[in-house]
Amino acid sequence: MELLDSLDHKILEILQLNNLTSQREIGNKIGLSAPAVQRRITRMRELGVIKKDIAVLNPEHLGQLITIVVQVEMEADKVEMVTKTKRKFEQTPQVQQCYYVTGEADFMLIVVVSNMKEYEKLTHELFFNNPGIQRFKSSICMDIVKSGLALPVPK
Amino acid sequence: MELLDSLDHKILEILQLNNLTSQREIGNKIGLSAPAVQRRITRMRELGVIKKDIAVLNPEHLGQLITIVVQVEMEADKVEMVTKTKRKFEQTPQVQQCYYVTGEADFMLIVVVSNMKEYEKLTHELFFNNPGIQRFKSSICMDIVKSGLALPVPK
DNA sequence: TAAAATATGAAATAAAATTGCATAAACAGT
DNA sequence: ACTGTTTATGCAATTTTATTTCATATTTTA
Repeated sequence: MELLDSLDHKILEILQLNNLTSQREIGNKIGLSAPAVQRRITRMRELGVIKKDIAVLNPEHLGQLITIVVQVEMEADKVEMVTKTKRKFEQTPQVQQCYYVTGEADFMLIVVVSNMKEYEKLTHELFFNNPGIQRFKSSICMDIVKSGLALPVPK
Repeated sequence: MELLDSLDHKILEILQLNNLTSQREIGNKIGLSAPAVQRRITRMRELGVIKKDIAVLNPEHLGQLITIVVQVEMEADKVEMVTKTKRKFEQTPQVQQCYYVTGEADFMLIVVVSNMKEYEKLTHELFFNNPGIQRFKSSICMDIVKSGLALPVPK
């Protein structure tokens, strides 16, 4: 059984805002006992509904980090090339996020580096060294207006 | 005192991967007692170095969610307009992320909606209703190759 | 060098998570 | 409708974890 009911949804809603909320407190809010909450959470972790639990850091406290949005165009979308490129992006720690998208660009990347030298080096590794990539466009981020991973949870 | 030392960095490194790691375990890895770890974590929360603690959900388990990367161009960047627009994007729950960037586009948004109807409505609210916005380009996400918020932590 | 501020570990305490168990609710097959 | 089965629940007990206290050590400041 894979389905989530409305209580599960309420739990997810709470945890994606603050996963340090105690089971007792969650239980109070949604009308369940702490153990019941705990079993549901465990189950959702096993199902993969909850992918991970993380602390979100403030980039402003970690030196002068540079965030860059990169649009990447591939030559002709050969499936193999795309797969390989995806894997490369995945494995690169500076690539915080990678979306494979429709439209002019094929990939949208969010990249975080410590300085421009590092970015230049990275472009060689990721783009110039990849014959499948036609061009890429870098937009420097001046302000991270909003940053999160929260998803809409069914009511 | 605001500075972080190398032990703090190690703690951050661990917590941004898994913030459910126990203090004892963190202590073992970095050579501190559990209480020492706990005090450092508390301090970093107070300083805002740790912004929040969240569960990351798997979009594939929450219905057919649609992720869209949107490039937004403003008319002439009037400061007021930009500020107001930022605030609007911030407050919109479907806008998961918003970057104010250099280059052709002024904003890059990551938007998550439940269906296209919702997106159409959202474009009216966010873009057509905003006279400061010249045009916007939507790229539908076919694959979220990588998704995270981990930052490079000084060694 | 003395005084003050800061960080630490060990031990004690408090809080939270987890497990065991009996019960109730939902379900499937007859 | 009846019965056996599965599944979810709450309570109480247990275990683990987080937090506080306190004495000591280390660093900083005057």
